[in-house]
Amino acid sequence: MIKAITGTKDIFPPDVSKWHHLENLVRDIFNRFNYLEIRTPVFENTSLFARGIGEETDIVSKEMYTMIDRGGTSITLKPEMTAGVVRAFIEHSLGEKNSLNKLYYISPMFRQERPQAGRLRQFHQFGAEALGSISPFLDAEMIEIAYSILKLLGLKDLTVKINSLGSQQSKEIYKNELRKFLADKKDKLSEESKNRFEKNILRILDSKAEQDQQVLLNAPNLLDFLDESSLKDFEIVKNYLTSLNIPYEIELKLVRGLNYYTNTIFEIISNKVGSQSSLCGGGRYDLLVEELGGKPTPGVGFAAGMERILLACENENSLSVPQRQIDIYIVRLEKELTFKVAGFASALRYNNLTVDYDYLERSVKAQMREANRLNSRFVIFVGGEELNRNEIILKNLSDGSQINLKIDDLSGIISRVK
RNA sequence: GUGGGUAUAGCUCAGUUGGUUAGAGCACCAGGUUGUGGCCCUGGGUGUCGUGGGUUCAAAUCCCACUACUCACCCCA
Repeated sequence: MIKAITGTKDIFPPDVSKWHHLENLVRDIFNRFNYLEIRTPVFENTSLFARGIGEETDIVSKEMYTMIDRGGTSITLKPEMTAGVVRAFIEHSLGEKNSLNKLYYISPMFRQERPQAGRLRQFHQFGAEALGSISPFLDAEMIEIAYSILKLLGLKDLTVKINSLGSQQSKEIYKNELRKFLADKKDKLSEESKNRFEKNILRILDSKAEQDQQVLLNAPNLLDFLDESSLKDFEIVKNYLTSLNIPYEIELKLVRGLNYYTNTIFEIISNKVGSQSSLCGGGRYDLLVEELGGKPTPGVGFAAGMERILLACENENSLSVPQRQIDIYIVRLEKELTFKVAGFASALRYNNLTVDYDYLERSVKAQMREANRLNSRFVIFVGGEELNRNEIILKNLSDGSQINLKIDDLSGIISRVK
């Protein structure tokens, strides 16, 4: 048997409605904040991600689906969206058309990691990128949007964590201080953190290993290195969140895996989804556009993991999906009437009714059982004496009542069903 | 990439110290008097016991390998 690729999932009818619900909510909220949708290709030149995300990050160095196409080009399935959006922004000079571009997306992403609860190789994210302004109000707005969506899904057990990495310069100064601080304690760090010391020293801060946290006890504090404008912006973000009644925690050890972040970074965590608890993460990236060859343009964005969000909804039992109904199931009383029934169904469908009938030549009893299983509101019987008089029987399945109507009296049928 | 756990029907699972033809509930199909559902009753098993080896008179059951799934590390949404 051919099976789905490891880490990919099929999504079937009853569950798809949860996805629709989430997607509709996402579109609705982004629309209210006046973000417009952008769609970019699922694959890009590998070099885009290498430059945009950072060669030394795990995503780029060991998790990308990279292949050589028949023309010899190295292409990669997108592991995240920001690089693609920024590429499109630069390529099509969006900055020239609008001084501020507020964009959102809903899209599959691909990373070849070992699957786990809340972690798949093909997964889906929604998210946003605002390109063209340094305003910290946009930073806060990102958190507000993500938080609103999660709240409107009925999620309760959420924690918003924020931090500021400062400007590129202060970030570099801090990294040097941290390197100095850790230099003589290196052998006390976990194996992973020894590695991080060379590759991505900030990530030692959020290590889960107890021994690492012991070593870090008197480590220099990131916030002490922020310059004045970073501090001021961080204050605005905090004050704005407070004014919106969005609870947050300042998490001094929050750093993020992607290299391009500066100043505000944030994450929203659910305590209900196992170890992959981060539902949403993002931050400001004022240097990325220039890094990828565009005019210097500040940006801020976030991405949210849709599988994780739905998992949290599942675990908090916060999404109630209404049972599907159809309007009419047509029961054929004699087998040779299928042509008549099909045409009748078609006429009703053109009038915006959801209509189905039997394609398996089953008995009347079996057809009735099917109508019941489909949760049909009405049944129409076609055939017999009534048909000789050009009539059908319309039966209301909820109370069992039924009346005869002329077969060409569509408006009579429709008014009773609607 | 590293660890732990699991694998029997479409689903959830039972299957004793190895012993006839591998089971239950749900789901599914048919029927319960001409053409009417849900509830009920009757009948129907729909299976490569994950795969491949090994031990044995005999393996779903014991051993080995592999694969898949799953949880955690890692990573991140």
